[in-house]
Amino acid sequence: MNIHSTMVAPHDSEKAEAILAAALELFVERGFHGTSVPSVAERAGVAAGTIYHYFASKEALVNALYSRWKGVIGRHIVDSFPATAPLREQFRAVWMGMAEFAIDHPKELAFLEFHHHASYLDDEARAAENRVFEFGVGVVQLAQTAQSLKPAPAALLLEFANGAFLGVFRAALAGRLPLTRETFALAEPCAWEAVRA
Amino acid sequence: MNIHSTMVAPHDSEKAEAILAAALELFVERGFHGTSVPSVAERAGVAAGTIYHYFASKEALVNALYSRWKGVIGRHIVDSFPATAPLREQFRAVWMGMAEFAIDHPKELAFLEFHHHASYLDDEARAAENRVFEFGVGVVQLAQTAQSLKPAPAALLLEFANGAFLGVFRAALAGRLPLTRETFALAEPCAWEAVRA
Amino acid sequence: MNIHSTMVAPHDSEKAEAILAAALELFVERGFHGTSVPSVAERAGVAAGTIYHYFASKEALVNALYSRWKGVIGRHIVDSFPATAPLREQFRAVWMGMAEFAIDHPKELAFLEFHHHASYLDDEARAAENRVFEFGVGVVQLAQTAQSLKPAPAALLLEFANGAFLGVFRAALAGRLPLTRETFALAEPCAWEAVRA
Amino acid sequence: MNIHSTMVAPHDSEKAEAILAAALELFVERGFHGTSVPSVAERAGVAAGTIYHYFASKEALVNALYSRWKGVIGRHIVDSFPATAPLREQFRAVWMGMAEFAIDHPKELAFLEFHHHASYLDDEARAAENRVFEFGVGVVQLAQTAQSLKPAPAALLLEFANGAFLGVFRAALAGRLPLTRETFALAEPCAWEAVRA
DNA sequence: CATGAATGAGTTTTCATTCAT
DNA sequence: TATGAATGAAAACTCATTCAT
Repeated sequence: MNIHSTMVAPHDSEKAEAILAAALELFVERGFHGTSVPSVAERAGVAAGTIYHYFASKEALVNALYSRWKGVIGRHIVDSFPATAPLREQFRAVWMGMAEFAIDHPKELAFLEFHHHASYLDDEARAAENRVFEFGVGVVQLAQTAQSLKPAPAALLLEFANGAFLGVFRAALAGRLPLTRETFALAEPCAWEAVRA
Repeated sequence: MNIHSTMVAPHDSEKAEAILAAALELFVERGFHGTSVPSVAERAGVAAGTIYHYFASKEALVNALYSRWKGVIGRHIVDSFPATAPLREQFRAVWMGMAEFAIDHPKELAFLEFHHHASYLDDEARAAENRVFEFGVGVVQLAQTAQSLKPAPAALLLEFANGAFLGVFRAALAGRLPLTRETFALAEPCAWEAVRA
Repeated sequence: MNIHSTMVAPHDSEKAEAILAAALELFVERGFHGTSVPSVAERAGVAAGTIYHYFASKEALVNALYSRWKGVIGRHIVDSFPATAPLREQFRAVWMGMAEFAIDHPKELAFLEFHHHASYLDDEARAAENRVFEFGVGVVQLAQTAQSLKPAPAALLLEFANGAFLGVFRAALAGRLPLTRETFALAEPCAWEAVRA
Repeated sequence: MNIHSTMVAPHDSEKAEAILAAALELFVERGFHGTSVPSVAERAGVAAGTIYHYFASKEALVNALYSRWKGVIGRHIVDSFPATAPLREQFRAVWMGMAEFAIDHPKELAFLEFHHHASYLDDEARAAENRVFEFGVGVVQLAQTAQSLKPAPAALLLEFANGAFLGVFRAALAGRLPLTRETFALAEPCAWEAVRA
């Protein structure tokens, strides 16, 4: 359940990591087009040209970030899924697993959400996206077969719950709710009641 | 309940309207920083300079759009709120009122969501934002006093339900769900169960 | 025979002409890759951005220059060709026509020669190139049929004479020969003896 | 007459030779300013930094190439000059000596021609240039004294013949003529007739 | 000797904005 | 009111050169 156990292998170079970290922050703060490469370089403490040693372009940089963190969160959820536990427990595990990630990596989660749909994402980044979604749909459909969840379309329940989670998360990011385990723990029963049969 | 009854007074000029419409589309497609003023001019069928007759700057343009549509959706919700109906009915009315807006004005709603937090929004735009939120908190707190809703923080319930709605909406925009009244009608009981006591 | 009678229609704008003139000079002085767009702007007396009003890119600029002047010189030669005169007279006319162009437009001719083979030339520019060459080959072959010229391959005679002309021209440009009508008039009988039967 | 007998002393290091060879090719293909140092390094199979162990700068590299090959071709012509043969034979020897060089070292000759006039050539490179020219002028003037050549300025005849040779060579490089001994042998009588009295 | 990461000035190009017409 | 040519600052990106290893 500890996010660090599912950490992606760090890039070989410290500079590359500094660039990735700086870019992540700035992309969240100002968006992709609103972030200049020199501003990333400055925050990373490297020269502008150095960024092009590690990333072919600004697009390559945002895609590297997206693929990396989508992979991390995806593995985190899948790994922490208690396959043999009862559905109620599974639901709580997934919800609180996401909560853990949100609390430990709020910028990373915000980044993933802001760039969800962006035209500059490449196929690999989109694939990472879809893998997580497919996993969710599978689980929901299984539970529906057992009549444990509402008989609405699986995608609807999934998007609903995911949206609810992100709604709470975004409010927490904006300071309208505390970004704590308790906040998500309070929201979890709401989510469960929303989808249960 | 008809969205057009709450339509904002149109700008005097047809050109200004064309500019606003073109800008809205492009801001949704490419974001604020990804949209150039000349591209707005081209889509609006006017010269680039003309935009500056109606709007002081690109920022003024995005703020005009934001304030206008945040006002429209806010008034739509408040106007269609059945103040004397039972809570269950009120909830449905608000949810389906938002659904109506989402279906009739998907680009406008997407625009509002994408620019929610943006640094280039001015105080007036942010105020429109807050007015809707305050209204919601008030209603929720009233209902909680009557023990009709879960005793969680009012903001939490509000953000949860709003997030769930937007989750469904975004999935519909992306084509993963049909953008229809039925989709939202199916999600509405989920949302109610999530927040009811 | 006056080069100005075959002048290409000038671009509508004075600025565009200033840009073309400045670019021509700099491309001759420093080559395509050695010439920066700001340096062209400075010599033309316009802002750097203005260049992109008239030309889509630096490549488009060099191609516009190439097509224009290749067309001018091609038309100049073809127009001044005395189709009914005896061959000896035709040869002199072509040679001295080129000499006239070289003297009146040394920079333009140097530009054309320097960029002859360049990878950044587009199809239109290359087509202008070939049209002149085809015309020459046709004339040579006709003369060979009449046994007035040496029986070597037509292309060989053409490239030989053209090379000789350019050799004299380049020496004149470099100051090793005077860039005058007399210089070319002295070289003309040499060229004729080289190719005559 | 064998070009290899007049080969310049090779640079001590194999790497330096690889760098020179790679640079020569790239300078011919893309020009000096169009060729990046990293691209030279890549084609030479060395690291970019290694180039700076052998050459102080990109300019030093192009000058080393120019001086080397201008020296080689100069010595080749002078060495193969049959000082006691009749003029007709001397002319043929020089022409076909150049032809031999052109066929054996087309890239090297093209390189020398493309960079003839370039601003980044240093004095030594220019001196090598002039030595060959002076030799030619001397020979021509001697022959003119004997009334064996036309009484035009010596430089004119020299530039004419050199230009003609290069015209044929460039056409051969571009594939418009075969790059063979026969091509140059066919052109030789033309050149002789051009300059003879 | 050799490497290649790192630099930062310089390149081409875009674009928000102004202003003469 | 409307235009679009013109601007120049800033963007993404390249590259000659240096230097620690």
